[in-house]
Amino acid sequence: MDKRKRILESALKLFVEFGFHATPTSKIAKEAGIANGTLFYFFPTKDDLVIALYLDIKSQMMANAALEIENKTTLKEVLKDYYSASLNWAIKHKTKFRFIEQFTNSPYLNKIAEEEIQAHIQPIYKLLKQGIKNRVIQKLDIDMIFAMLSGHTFSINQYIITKDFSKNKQAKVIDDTFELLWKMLT
Amino acid sequence: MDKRKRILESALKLFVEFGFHATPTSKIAKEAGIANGTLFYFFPTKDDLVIALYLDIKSQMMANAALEIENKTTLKEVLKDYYSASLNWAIKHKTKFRFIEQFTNSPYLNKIAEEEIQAHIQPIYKLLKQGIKNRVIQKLDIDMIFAMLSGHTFSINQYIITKDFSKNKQAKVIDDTFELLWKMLT
DNA sequence: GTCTATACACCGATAGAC
DNA sequence: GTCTATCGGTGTATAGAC
Repeated sequence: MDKRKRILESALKLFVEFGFHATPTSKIAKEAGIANGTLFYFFPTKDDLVIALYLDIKSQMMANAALEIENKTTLKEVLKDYYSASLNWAIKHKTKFRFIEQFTNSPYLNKIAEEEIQAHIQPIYKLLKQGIKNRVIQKLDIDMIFAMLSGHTFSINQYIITKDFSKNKQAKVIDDTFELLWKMLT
Repeated sequence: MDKRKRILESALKLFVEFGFHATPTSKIAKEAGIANGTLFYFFPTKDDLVIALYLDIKSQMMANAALEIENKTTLKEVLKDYYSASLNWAIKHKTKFRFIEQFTNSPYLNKIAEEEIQAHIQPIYKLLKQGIKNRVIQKLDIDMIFAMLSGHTFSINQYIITKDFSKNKQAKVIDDTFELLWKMLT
């Protein structure tokens, strides 16, 4: 039940394994256990499906990170929680992370409105700006700082995923790498 | 003349704009100014073309970075030259960089032998290992350090590309971000 | 809403002349 | 080596019954 959801789940799995175009809608329908035509009842075109999946996962990521920002005092604490939350989410939802990765580095990204992308990263921008103003983060171009933050997060995530660490070790790596990042930015 | 080269160039341009699968071989041939069948004389299948293009660009990247390693004294100097060389190459060859980006984050990557990938990154690994041994770089897992190095390089590159800086400003950003990276790793 | 059946466009790859 | 012509397979999307 909830066939829409089943379609999204099957599409996610197959897209990550074979890529967007190498995955026919017929296979997605089969994997979801529904008829071919039913897919087009929920998503008028294949592109609509791909984009809906992207927006769906992106909003899950945001919801996850937003929760963690509450009730923290220092900027370092807030940023660290944001960092851990992002990494832990990605570790827990590897396939979703891989999809975002693939989507972001494909021409599909151009089909998403710029504002849509901006909305997702705005909370961190605010945090960083505040940090610069309070002289705890280095006075550098905000986009540059953001680039370093996201680049770091992204690559550490890939590092953790490939290594298959224990939960404890994972937590330690997240701690250690955050300290390194913090050292660089302050 | 050299139709093989023309095919690779046209493929590069179209792949980056539309993606691998959304680019038919017929369009590549048309863009290259050759007949449809001629493409398959040089590349038996479309996959062969994609992979040949990847290997071609990768070897260009390696040749570029290798030149810069010679005749340097300290590790910091060597690493900085490697860093600058990589970034300057990517800035100069945006389309090629975008292709590598797209390819690396696609299921195509699985079609490349692991050794092939390893060969490309080995020189940096050697450098980093030496740095750890000599106690100039922090004693951390080498893969973790490599992840931070490449993640940093990658994201700073995207930052520079989106900004459209002057040559001078570009050089300054490269300098500054390397110092930050160095600060983090040592 | 969901299914089956199918239209029809398109693309990768081949055949064969030159 | 390079071209033209074309085939066979496949994939998106629709039509229409239930």
